[in-house]
Amino acid sequence: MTLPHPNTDQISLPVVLGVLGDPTRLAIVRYLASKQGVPLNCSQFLEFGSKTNLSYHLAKLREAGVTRAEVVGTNRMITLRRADLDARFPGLLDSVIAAAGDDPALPAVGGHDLEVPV
Amino acid sequence: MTLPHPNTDQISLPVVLGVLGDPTRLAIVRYLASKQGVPLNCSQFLEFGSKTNLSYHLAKLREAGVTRAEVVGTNRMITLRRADLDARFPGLLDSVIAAAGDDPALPAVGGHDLEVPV
DNA sequence: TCCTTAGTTCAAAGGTTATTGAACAATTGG
DNA sequence: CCAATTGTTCAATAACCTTTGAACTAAGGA
Repeated sequence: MTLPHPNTDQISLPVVLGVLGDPTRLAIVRYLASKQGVPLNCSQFLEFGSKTNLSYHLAKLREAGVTRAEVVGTNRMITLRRADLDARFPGLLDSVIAAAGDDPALPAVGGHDLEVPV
Repeated sequence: MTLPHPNTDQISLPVVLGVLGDPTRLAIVRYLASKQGVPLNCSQFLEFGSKTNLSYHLAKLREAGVTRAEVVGTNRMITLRRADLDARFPGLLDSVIAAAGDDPALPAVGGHDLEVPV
């Protein structure tokens, strides 16, 4: 039971930019980046919207090729497609994340950046 | 007779990304970048859309802070706000332009890159 | 002054997006 | 099996986006 993702070479620049041009999705991406590749399930984004609404935004991100969702039981573990995006659009994701981090108008990323269980 | 532009510190990341997430506007930005800061008037973008439609897209770009439009007679001379964007979002514009340049799905930039009159 | 050129504004049409609650499916644990 | 947990799908709504042609404004040249 896998969900549909575009291949790396199918990721479209305007689509990625359009998808990132939404404050909720930008916050999700920023949060994922702050977690350094640790997979998160949908519930961990509830600060950014309702369950239904997150399902919608996470599908947009996945279909654009920005995130990957892996089905694990009843969970969908979400990660940033960092390597794929860097390969396709070098420097883009880093500059977006850096810019988002400097923007006080965007919702702050909660939690601890590196609280990774050993 | 000046047109409204946001100050550099008023430029919003989600707004800029959203505005660039449209193929026509991305093509306009790419074209401007290829002209290395030489101001262009609206007619020089006619390959990307009708006059009315360009007026719409150019207003979006200007209101987002991506371009600057200076009124010169009946013309509006358009430039990329490269320095302002670089100051606000370092590396973002460069990576977007580089990514757009590699994308064969986007309309090619016509004309000569450096045909600047002396 | 009259005409042309450059762009904007308007209204309308059609399409897409974001958000919501209710209902649904699928897995897991007791 | 039953119940709880996770997340999706659906329908509806309201807002916004893109595109168009017609009408308009403003400046410049003959």
